[in-house]
Amino acid sequence: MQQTYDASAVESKWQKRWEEAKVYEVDLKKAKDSYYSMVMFPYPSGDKLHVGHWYNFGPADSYARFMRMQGKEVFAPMGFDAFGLPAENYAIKTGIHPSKSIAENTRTMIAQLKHIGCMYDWSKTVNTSQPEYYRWTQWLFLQMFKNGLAYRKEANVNFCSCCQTVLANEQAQNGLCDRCSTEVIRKPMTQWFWKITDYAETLLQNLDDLDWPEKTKLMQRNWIGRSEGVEVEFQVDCSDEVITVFTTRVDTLYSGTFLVLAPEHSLVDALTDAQHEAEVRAYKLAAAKKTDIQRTDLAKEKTGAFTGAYAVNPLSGEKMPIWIADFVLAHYGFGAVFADAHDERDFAFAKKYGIPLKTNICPADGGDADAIRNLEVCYTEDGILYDSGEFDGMSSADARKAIAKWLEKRKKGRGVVQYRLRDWSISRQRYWGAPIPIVYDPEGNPHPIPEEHLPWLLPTDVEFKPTGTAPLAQSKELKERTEKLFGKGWKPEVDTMDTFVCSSFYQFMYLSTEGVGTKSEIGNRKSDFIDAKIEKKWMPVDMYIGGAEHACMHLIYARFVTMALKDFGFVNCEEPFKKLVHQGIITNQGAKMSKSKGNVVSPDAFVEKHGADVFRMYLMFMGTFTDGGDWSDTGIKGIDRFVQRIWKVLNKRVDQCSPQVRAKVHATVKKCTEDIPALRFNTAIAALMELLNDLEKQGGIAQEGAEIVARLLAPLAPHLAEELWESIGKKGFVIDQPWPEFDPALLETTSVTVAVQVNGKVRGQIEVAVDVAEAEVITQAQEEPNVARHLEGKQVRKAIYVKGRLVSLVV
RNA sequence: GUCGUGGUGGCGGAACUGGUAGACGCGCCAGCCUUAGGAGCUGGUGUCCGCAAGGACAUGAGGGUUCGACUCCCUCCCACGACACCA
Repeated sequence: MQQTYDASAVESKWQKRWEEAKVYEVDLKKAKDSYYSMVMFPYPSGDKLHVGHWYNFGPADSYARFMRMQGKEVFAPMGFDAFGLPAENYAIKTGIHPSKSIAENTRTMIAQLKHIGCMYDWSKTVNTSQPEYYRWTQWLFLQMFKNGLAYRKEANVNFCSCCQTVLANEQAQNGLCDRCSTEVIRKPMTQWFWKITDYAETLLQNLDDLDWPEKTKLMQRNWIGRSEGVEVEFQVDCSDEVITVFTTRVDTLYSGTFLVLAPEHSLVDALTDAQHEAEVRAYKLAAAKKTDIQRTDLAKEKTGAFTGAYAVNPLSGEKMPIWIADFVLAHYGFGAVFADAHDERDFAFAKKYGIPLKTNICPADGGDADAIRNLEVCYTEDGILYDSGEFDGMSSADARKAIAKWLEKRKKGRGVVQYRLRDWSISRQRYWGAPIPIVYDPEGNPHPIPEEHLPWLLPTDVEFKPTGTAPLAQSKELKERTEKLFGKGWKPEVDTMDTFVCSSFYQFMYLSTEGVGTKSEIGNRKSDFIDAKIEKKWMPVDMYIGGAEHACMHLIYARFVTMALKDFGFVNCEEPFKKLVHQGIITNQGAKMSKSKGNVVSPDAFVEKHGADVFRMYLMFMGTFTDGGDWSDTGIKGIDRFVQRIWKVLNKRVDQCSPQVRAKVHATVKKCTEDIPALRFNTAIAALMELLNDLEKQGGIAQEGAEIVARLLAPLAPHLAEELWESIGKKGFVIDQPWPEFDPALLETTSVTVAVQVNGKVRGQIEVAVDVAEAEVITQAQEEPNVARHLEGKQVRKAIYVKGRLVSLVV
């Protein structure tokens, strides 16, 4: 045995042995007690693995290792979310092809990941940018298309007229292009959408049964944004046109005095009269220049323009002027609202433009009825109706039902449910993504590319310089390929898919893959999308750990795609992730680590100095896993010492542990057994440290105890535990050993220390047997010298005994 | 603005369904060992008073419920995070 523990030598030794013995490879077909553990796969960027990765992957691996020692056959795959913007921007800057930079980054990242010592099954890795993978991204598109869930429509994109390119929201912050600072405009483009809204209700309902953080569920509920209301039809005055509006407050319809349409509303041009044409056109143009961020800036004053047209209020029969304003969003509801004095926004807008207002609701207790009636204040709450014909005196809630019924009877409206959730725009006018498997006939009609032509390869003869058209449009090869296969005049779709599509089904790809991403031959994977038996056995994912930033986008898309695949008959599960946990964020001096701030902490130096086990354990020991924390390197020493000391003491044998130490060993087993599955790694490690202190006082540990402690360490410090297991003379891998069990009998004590309080203050402690009667304990408590002093000359009015804890005396 | 989360020693953080606040670690202090130590070992360490025994005060601030509150309730302050005109 060496005197000191040489982390770096030990770690490479065991990493090599694990790999040679294929310890972490899982036979997906044969496995019986399956446990599927996933982390959110990383993007292979040129920067090295950072602290955030370690903070996600290390603890997640400790959890997976614990599950394995519980007897589960744990499948823990790792892959790469390799398509996306950074590689493309890097290519624009350097001329290096994304496939080349991504391949290189992936290679270095795999090497780095292996140093963490996680139990990844590298035989089943995925890389979304490989044809073997994106063939299935394209297949998924075809299924969506076939089942009517993929359609085309015009939608706005952020566009920079200087760079001649479409921008992602993150590239267009505060309305300026992040490359050239030109003002970003909204440009309409025809794009592919997936009908996620068909699943809005299921996405919402299923949340109740998921073992997910309540916070995340709440965010998804808000994102889906279900609201019940009424769709009301307004006849345009002197015209056949009808404007449909959605409202949750149909009880205020009587006071509705004007309509507001989104500038993009399809009827705007038809409604606008000659007199207002110039103003409306100017307003529409101005609105188009604004990004959503600017349009939805609450601080900015509301603006609008009058069209000159009027509609009729179906309830009151009054004429309502029709306005346009950019605070009304084209993509929510019907892109139109009716406005009244019971809404702050409408109220302010009407006052600004001198539009008449009316009220019809006051608080149930009368409240400030006059001020409301005189339009001095804006009352937005529910209340009692007045000036509302047959609905007078009704409560808002009753009126909503009654008015809905009234409208329905006259075919002027109906009760409906609206969602905030919008269909998923999956088109990207970019190069580095999965090509959309669609071709257009000479008339411009879209046709799906037959499955036998998949993967529909991403062409390579493309310049990356932005030209205003989608990069794939420049490819001669793609054009020729299309004409050769489909005929003269046929054109390929030139958009690629959103990278969120790639990551929406990777939970299935890990299960249906042998080495995708490690082999580079195209189309070597001829099997079905997934083997039904394997899917049934492994899905849904038992534990999914990743950042909270994906609470809405990725985690909703993956749920939607899983639901759709179930309805198409390819999978059995409806939900992809049974249990979800978000790790906290590691900040540096209180700020999120980012390249631009220059405060990124690299793990490399620490790992080199102390080893992966120490670094992993330190991250876990820093605080609560789900809370994250602020980085500081001062405490890592403590974990380093812990590793050295535990190495020493576990290699020092005593014939027999004292009863106290034996009890402590078993108490530590209990604590770790409870804390690790609950992801409370910090307290599990603290318990092991307490035990270590006792062991050192004893001067060593008995063989039996050493075998227990080595196994307790296996999830937390995998390399150290293997080395210990070997050095105490055990065969095989410690990770293949069953998790130790504790003997509850050893944890029972015969006597306990009980605190004695007098008027709520601790005045002394007494030792009592566990099963002693209450009266006896109270008598003993009063006899304790210091307690007696405080009781002197006073009458005990009340005495409370909390078993095994304390006695509370009131005088 | 709305919603959410959280404020505990010099620092990171513990604390079961209300039951001895400060586990564990860092740092600091003293001692041992050493040619030396940014190594190791032993002990101490919330603040204040006291030689000590002991006592007073302490979980962002203020109030309340209780024999007893970091924990429950009310008001306020601060920090962080998410969403952002949703009709």
